[in-house]
Amino acid sequence: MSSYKEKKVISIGIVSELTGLSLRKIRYYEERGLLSPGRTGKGGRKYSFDDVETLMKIAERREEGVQTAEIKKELNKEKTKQKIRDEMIKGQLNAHFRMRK
Amino acid sequence: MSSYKEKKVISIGIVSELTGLSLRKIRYYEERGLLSPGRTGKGGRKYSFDDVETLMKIAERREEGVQTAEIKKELNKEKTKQKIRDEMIKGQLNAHFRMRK
DNA sequence: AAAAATATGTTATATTATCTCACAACAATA
DNA sequence: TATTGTTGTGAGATAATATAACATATTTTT
Repeated sequence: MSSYKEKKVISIGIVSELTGLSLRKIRYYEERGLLSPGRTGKGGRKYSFDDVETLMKIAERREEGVQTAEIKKELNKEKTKQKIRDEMIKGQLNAHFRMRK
Repeated sequence: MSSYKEKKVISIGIVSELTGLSLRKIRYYEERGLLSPGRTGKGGRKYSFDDVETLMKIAERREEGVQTAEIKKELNKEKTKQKIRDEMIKGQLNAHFRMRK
């Protein structure tokens, strides 16, 4: 089900290196609801590679002057599209196996 | 080239949670040469998902009473096999594109 | 233009995580 | 019995992260 790309295991310092974003920015984008890292028991943030990719998209859009609220909408749209794609694949797989049974 | 599975980004604490192994064990297996995590500038260990998988294999073999020296050999064999597989795939790809050119 | 909101840096203080090293303990082997 | 292998634990030091507050430009709104 959940692949490595989605597993929340990366600490914020590494994410900062990976993306080139400051800790402040990374936390701020979370505050604005553009992503939601997991948390360790004691409160530490944990990110996935998916999160890292999201942050890089955010960085790009920010450089283009787009505000976080707008970026948030864009990300949600993408997420919705991806969800629909996933459903379709699941549907096709189901159909496939129904036929073969 | 290097996929997410190979990227060294996970701290030892998370690896410990993921594998159920104590920090002590994880460091000890490294000392014995069964795996080699990356390092941050300041000396912190960084693991990949591949490393995590390796550690789970190690845990299994240890439960079966196998010593680290033996496990190390086994892992090296696997690594060699994998390398050969990779070479073959690369070779086939090259042949393929030579033909098409 | 004035006021409000955005986005980010910086500083302070506290807590948690990690590092290395050493010593202990026990099991397995030579 | 002496040695080696494996793991736990404790000490002391350093690094990483958390939250919160304040400062400050730069936009956006009113």
